[in-house]
Amino acid sequence: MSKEIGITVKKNEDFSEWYTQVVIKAQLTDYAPVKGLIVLRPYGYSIWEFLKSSVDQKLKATGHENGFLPVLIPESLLSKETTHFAGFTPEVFWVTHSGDAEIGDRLALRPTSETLAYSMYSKWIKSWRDLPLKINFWNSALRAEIKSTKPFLRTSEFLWQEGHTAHTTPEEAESEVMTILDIYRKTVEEELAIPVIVGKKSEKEKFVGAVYTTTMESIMPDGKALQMGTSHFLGQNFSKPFDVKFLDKQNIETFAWQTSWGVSWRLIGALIMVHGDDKGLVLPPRVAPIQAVIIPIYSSQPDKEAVLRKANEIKEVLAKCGFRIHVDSRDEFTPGYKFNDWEMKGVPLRIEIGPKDLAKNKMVLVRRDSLKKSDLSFETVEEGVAHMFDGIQEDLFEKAKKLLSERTKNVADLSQFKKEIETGMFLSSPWCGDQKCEEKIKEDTGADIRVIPFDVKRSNAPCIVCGKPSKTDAMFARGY
RNA sequence: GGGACCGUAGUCUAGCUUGGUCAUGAUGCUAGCCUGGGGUGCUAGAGGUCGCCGGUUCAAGUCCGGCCGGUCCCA
Repeated sequence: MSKEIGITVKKNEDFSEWYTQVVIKAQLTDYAPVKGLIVLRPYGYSIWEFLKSSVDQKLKATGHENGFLPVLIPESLLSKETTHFAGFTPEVFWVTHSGDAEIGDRLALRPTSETLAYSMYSKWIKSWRDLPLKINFWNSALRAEIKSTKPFLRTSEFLWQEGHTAHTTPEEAESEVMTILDIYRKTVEEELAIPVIVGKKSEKEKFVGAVYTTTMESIMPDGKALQMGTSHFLGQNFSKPFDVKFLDKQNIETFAWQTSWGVSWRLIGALIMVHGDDKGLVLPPRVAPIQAVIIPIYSSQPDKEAVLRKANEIKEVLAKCGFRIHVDSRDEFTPGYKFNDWEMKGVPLRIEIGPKDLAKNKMVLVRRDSLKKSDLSFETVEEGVAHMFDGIQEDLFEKAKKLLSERTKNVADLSQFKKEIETGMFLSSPWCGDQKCEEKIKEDTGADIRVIPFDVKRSNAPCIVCGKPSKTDAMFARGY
């Protein structure tokens, strides 16, 4: 019938349009009245909550606490660290009035909170005994996106967490940077089933104001790289202008060593792009708001009663195991309609129960990822479904790993590089370390250095641009 | 940063070139029936400042300008 309610384009034919349709039609989000802003609908927010709780638990387990920072930052504070300010100022929203009265020191809607947090930290930190200070903030950040906005990937306001820590030594701070990156990697790989490459950003691509930035990157099915999360070593770059200092054990006044780090709802965008298919969203069981939907099938009234009773009974059994189960007992839709509807929403597992099944004492399971059908006896529901979820989670991860490895290639020759980058590849190439070569590549091909992997395999070939001896191999790609 | 396109009930859409009973159709929604293992069928009903503001005109969904919002492509 009407195709308009489903996804009308194929993922590999019109990727952008496909993405836009999926986020809207699966009811994750909708456009707000102001350009570049989106509304999270309950289904989308629910996914964010799973992500949030996964990260939050890991942060708390490693000694972090949550706090809250206000959204307004006075310009005088924001501009204290000059390179940082210069980096962010083009996309800052300013509050200039309260009522009709003009505000003297205009207020920024936070693009990120380093400056505000550290002005507070300087008050709170006096002694080495006050360190380490490790606070995380769940909030939103605002960065004006003038053009090409896209739900979850590029919006003028986004949900994220930003962590800010202060330490007595650089070693301790650098170890914190890695702890966080590892928490991020685990969350993305284990919950979202998306493999990432971890490493450092180049000088050009690092966070403005940081000493260095570590990152995790992944490749999307359209061949563009996506930055999935970053963890920065700030050194004393902020502690000096913001006067975050303490007396150490030798009674010497010392500036603190700092880190900051964040992941945003952009991860939801990655989730959609990596796992989705022509029918819509495909959610890994660990982050699916509804893990299995039970579709009762009946025609006669007695059948209906028996089937619904069984459906609810199965739901209860599974709910007791901690699974999130929904019985779709809507009477106004046919089973076929419901199948399509829940497939669009990416529910990992569908359970069909009808009169035929009751007679045989079993139910039909259909996996969202593979659409493969199988039978499951009522007696072994818990183990059967749990096993199914594990299988789906694992298969999605394996499939995504395959995508990443297919899209990754070592290239040492510039003309081959140019050819490969056109096909949407993630290329590992030798690089002399000079920013000029990095800029040249960007100019000629549109590709950035996305990440210099920690486990980089040196090709020892000459720099792909200038031909001088290379310092390292770096991963290049066009990015979001 | 450069370019192309779009905006008409919840959704998709006809009409715009050539201004004048043109607000079209479908889907969705509500009620009642029918049906139900892959987007079911019938009957009745509700639903519109044609994105906003201004201009041209006797007359604007239609022509012109500005604004707002959205999509895609390239850097």
